Amino acid sequence: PFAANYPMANLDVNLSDGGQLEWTSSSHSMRKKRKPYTKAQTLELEKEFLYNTYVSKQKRWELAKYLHLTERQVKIWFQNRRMKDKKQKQRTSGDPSGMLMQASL
Amino acid sequence: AVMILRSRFLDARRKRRNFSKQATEVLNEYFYGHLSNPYPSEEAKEDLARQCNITVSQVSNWFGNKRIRYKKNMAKAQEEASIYAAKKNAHVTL
DNA sequence: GTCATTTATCATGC
DNA sequence: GCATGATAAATGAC
Repeated sequence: PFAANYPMANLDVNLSDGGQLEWTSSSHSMRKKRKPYTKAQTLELEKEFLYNTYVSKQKRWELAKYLHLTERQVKIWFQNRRMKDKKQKQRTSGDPSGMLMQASL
Repeated sequence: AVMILRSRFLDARRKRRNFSKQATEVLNEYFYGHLSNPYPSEEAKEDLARQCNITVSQVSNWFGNKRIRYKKNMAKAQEEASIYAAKKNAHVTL
């Protein structure tokens, strides 16, 4: 699944002046800037994640209100958190201590 | 619940080590060799990971960082592009 | 919902 | 002091 329909994917090479590169950028203008959450916010989200890796609509609303986040942000946080969990478990399974560092330097 | 607090200490994450020169070479050759579409398939990622002796996640991280930083600083990137382009052409010529 | 990304930020290497 | 690899928000395809 390597798609050519990602924003930065239409990156075109324009060899005019000894390798000038140009952008036929196609889309999005206003993407929300990434803003790190506070420790307090992350802590509460983590606590809730211990109970449920999936959050109900009701709980999502409560968390959003309490943490001054949007419901969308809460939803996405749990999605990303589940992905993080999965990645960590995959890594731990093949390497218990996490000390597999082969030096090929 | 306790482990969250020590997240800034023995956090298992960011223990960064630079890749080997050879690994970076392989990755750059692929990147500039596929500059029109620098999105390696899963198979290609596994292949690169094996060649570079790193994980596929690390390959994904490298390409993610490379793409964004490439377009953020094209001036310098062009030099690199020229280098690897020349390298590629040299191969074909021979 | 998952998941490959983009982007900014973080943490480290040198 | 920036370069570089990894992670944290945010988007979009499917």
